[in-house]
Amino acid sequence: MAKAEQTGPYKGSEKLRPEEMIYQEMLDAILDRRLEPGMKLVEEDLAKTFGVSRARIRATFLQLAHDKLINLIPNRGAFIAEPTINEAIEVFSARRMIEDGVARKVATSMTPERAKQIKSHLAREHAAHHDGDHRTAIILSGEFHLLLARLTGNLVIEEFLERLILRTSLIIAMYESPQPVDCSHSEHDQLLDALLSGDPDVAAAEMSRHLDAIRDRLQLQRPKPGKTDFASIFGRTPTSEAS
Amino acid sequence: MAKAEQTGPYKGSEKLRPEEMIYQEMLDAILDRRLEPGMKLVEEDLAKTFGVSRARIRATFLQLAHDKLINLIPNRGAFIAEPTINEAIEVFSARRMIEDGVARKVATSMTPERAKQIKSHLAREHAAHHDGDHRTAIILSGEFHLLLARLTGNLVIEEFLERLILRTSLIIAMYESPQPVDCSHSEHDQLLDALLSGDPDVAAAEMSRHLDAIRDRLQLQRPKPGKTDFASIFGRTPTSEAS
DNA sequence: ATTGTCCAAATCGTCAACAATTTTGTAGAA
DNA sequence: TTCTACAAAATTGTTGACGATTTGGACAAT
Repeated sequence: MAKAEQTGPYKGSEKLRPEEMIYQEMLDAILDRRLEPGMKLVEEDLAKTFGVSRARIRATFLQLAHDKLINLIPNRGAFIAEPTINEAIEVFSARRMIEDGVARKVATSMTPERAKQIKSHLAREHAAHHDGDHRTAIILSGEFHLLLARLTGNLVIEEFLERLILRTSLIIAMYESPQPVDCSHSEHDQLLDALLSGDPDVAAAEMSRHLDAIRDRLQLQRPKPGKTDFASIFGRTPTSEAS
Repeated sequence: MAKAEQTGPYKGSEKLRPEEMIYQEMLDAILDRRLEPGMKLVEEDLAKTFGVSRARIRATFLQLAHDKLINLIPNRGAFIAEPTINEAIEVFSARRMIEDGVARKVATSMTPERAKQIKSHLAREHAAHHDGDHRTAIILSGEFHLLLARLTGNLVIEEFLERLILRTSLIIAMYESPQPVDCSHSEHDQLLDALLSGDPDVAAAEMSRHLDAIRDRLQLQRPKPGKTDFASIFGRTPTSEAS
């Protein structure tokens, strides 16, 4: 996941700690859609799965909750987050706000080396799409945006965007339309053209269009009903108060 | 701290949990400069101070570390973060990227009600400055930016900016120039004018100028040495290799 | 058939004790 | 004196157990 290069949150430790590994594994599982919104995460099961103590899992939960990727409900446990429609809209809005800036910076600081990097990534996207490997295609699609963020050289932005992309993954899982028309790979091509033009306004406009397109392909009117999802039907949380 | 209105991360819980309270108290202490970069945070001391168990403190540390407000070093403990020069530059760059967008949105969605809100805040800033209450002035200065973010109605952006402002507080603590020329209150006035103009480009430009001004008032060449900060004094890390 | 109550199982929340590690202090030899 | 080695203290890391809460099912009443 191209994570080996950057320094972790624990200065002074060079080898990956199991704590970080579990966190990363769960992030990957969310991107992969192996963990779907609403799923219950039982502490002891995960502890046994990863061969660590419950306390470790608990610590991981705190991190994930901080990223709003899971919900921690007191005495009930941890559940993969189920972003509301409002939340989804805000995430896309936030992404546009940030990625417009990213596109601007990348467009104005383009080099042959960087163009090559982007093209190489797009090739992988096309390959996955051609092979019908839908899962890999989705992941690569997210990593495309992350790659652009990385090219700005701003780690703060990169990390924030990474979390937003993860939340986007959950949003798509919840609100994707029945027939997934995944045409984002061609949109990424257009985006590359815009970036190569060198015009920041063009690049930003194309980025906005792309993100809006993703959002508009979703069904942000009603959530796909989960198992027994009265909560979403009535638009209130299961333990909501009267009046 | 205007936190009562918004929902916490724990859906279904209405009363503030001690866990959240401790977290908030530490954030306030960081903004307040009562916790300075490099300070060691001993688990048991804090546990006794807040009257909770060590485990609770430990959980709080994880959250703070995730926000990069403290450093967790294995077997060594928790230390208030000491942002590097590079980190500082990236934080300001990220803030500009985001707050440009904020300024644009606020400028184009201005109402008399909102203008009144902003003016009311500026009045408090001026009052604090007039009273020589430097501590409150700094806090209000940060909250000004947070207020603008809140006016965009995007909670995602608001929360992210809140963390960046906290990091900015640490950055200022580390790199502020000896004679603190705090003229940001007048800059906020200019910012208000720009916002009231209704022109997004004018607003964004003014915001950029303001953030750059804050950054340029710092001494981002060398950090001011902290309490027991021999590393920065001698320009090498404590565990530096010879040769 | 539905509702309501109770009980058992599962799960989470908390704590205190113990182990591991680092830091500090001390003594002894060159 | 200066360095090294070793021991003591302080601090963090981990575990396991226990209490509290929720969940699910059985069962009786309507």
